[in-house]
Amino acid sequence: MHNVNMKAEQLHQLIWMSRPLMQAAEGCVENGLTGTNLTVRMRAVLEILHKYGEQTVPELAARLEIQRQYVQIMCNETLTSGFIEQRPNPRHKRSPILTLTNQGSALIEDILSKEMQIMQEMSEDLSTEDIATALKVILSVVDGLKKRTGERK
Amino acid sequence: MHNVNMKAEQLHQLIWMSRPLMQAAEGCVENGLTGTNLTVRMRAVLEILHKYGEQTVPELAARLEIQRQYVQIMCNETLTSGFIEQRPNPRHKRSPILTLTNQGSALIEDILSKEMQIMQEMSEDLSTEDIATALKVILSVVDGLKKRTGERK
DNA sequence: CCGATTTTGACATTGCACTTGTCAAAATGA
DNA sequence: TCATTTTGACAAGTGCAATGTCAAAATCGG
Repeated sequence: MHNVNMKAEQLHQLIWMSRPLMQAAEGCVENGLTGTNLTVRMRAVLEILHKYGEQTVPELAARLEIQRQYVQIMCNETLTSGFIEQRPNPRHKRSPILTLTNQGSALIEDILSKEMQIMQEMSEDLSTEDIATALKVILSVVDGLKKRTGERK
Repeated sequence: MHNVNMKAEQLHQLIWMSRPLMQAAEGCVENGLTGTNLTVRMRAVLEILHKYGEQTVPELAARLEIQRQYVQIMCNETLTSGFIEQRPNPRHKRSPILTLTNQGSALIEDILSKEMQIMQEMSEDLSTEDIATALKVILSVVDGLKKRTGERK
């Protein structure tokens, strides 16, 4: 019983660290973005393109879970910066496939490798098991919270 | 070596779950706030007042790590709603101490207990140790990220 | 193949959650 | 006592979106 409350309270505390976590993460990432004319969100677009390969705006929007209209704006800006380019889409004439340019590819790889260096430094204090456990818990909590939104209470 | 990279990559993944986590958390909390005229941020003010006791606007701002001007606005709104009230501050004539009214106290206790119920449900899937580990990792990561912002890269 | 529905890009408007800047009164500290 | 800091109030601006609408194009059901 006491145990149950302790778990709940620690979970509560963990969940409310999400904002500081996010702010710290975005602040740190933003640091590595100075001089690139990229925002954190645009960097995320490049990362997805790098990780999952070329795709359309609506696909990107679905993966980022934000409105396609806003992703469209970000992508158009990134297009003018020359980090991504359009390729005709055989499956849809009006919706070109976006793909990284050589310049964009080099940029995102550079950004990611610098970020990974920081990750390695930070992971020195932590065990492999603890990191895996933390990730598992967070995934479970996000899932649980999403399921519990829109119903109950 | 391979181990090191795995750690770094899992940490990267964990960090980028912070946005979904926060959104899920705020969405869920917002659900429990319907009908109260409170925003998630105003709820946070009540929570701090409940947890740490009465204090001034600048103190609240410091704890929330947002600008005092915005906290002021939120508090003024919460004042008109009757959930908090001002008490003369012996240490500072211009800066009254904010304290929960009975109504505000009852409200935040009700909100927190409902949230705790959700926490308990979610914690059923997770062990006490895993939750504690996750919290420890997150605190360490927030700390590490903050330290690494503003320098390097 | 055809008509209805859906998808998509483009554009406009709006809202929220803040930040930044400024001022004057009051408080504090040297 | 006088310079500096703190505070509340107010004004303006910013970044990250959501929302709504339109027309062209694509897809789907029959």
